[in-house]
Amino acid sequence: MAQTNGCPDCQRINEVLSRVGDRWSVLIVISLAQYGVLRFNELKRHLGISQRMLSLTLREMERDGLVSRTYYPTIPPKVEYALTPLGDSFREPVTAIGLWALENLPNIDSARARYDEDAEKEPKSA
Amino acid sequence: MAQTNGCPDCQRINEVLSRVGDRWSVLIVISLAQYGVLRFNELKRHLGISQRMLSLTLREMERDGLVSRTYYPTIPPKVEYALTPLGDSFREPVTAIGLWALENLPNIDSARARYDEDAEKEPKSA
DNA sequence: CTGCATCCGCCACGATACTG
DNA sequence: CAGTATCGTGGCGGATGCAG
Repeated sequence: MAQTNGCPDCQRINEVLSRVGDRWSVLIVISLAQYGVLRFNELKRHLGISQRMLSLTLREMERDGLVSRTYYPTIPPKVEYALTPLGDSFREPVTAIGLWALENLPNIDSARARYDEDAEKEPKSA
Repeated sequence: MAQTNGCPDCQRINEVLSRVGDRWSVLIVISLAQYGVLRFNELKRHLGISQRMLSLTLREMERDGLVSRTYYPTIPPKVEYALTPLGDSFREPVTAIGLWALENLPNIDSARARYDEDAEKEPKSA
């Protein structure tokens, strides 16, 4: 285990991140923010996520009060998911991350290419 | 793999998140943002992370151009890590998430408690 | 002190099949 | 369509040992 943790903030941030910081939660928030309301399979297709993870993630998010679940007991069942106010407030920082990600992917890629090239050229010598 | 992913944005965001979205990267960014420059063991102690993960994460982050590594070939070796401009730009959205997290942890907790209580009361009946 | 390599447990996640 | 249950695997992440 890891201890000697001298940074309580890190612990708490870590805690929250392990709750809502996973990639699927983030993508679900983004999707719902874009479309407002989505059905189970719409989300599934949109995100390219397995049913299992989608189901689990949605339940956790519902539990955490980030999304609302509306079940229509029709013959072909229909369930709609949407952001709650809390989820909507989460949308803002998440969007910031998303935008940063989209903007800086090229930077990361080029930094990587550079790093790899250098590493290849200088495996030893000066 | 599984997809039929109809959302290219999700793919790209996903991609970036799998690069810099892990918990250790985030915490390292936060730490470096706070202290400016930190040595290997300082980070290790501060975060409560194993050497292995710290080493791996730092190398990845250096590769991705998020942190800079300065090696002093003194007799007791000394290595300093700091944020690059790219890493620093990442700090902003990360901080936004961090703040939101700290503010809304109580909300999530209470939402959870409510959810769990309801689920306990209605495991079956109407 | 800084770091890499190895071994290994653990669980997160995906694939599949089944129910309502 | 929406979801659960089961199983198998990859890899995350910790512990240890070694090297410069």
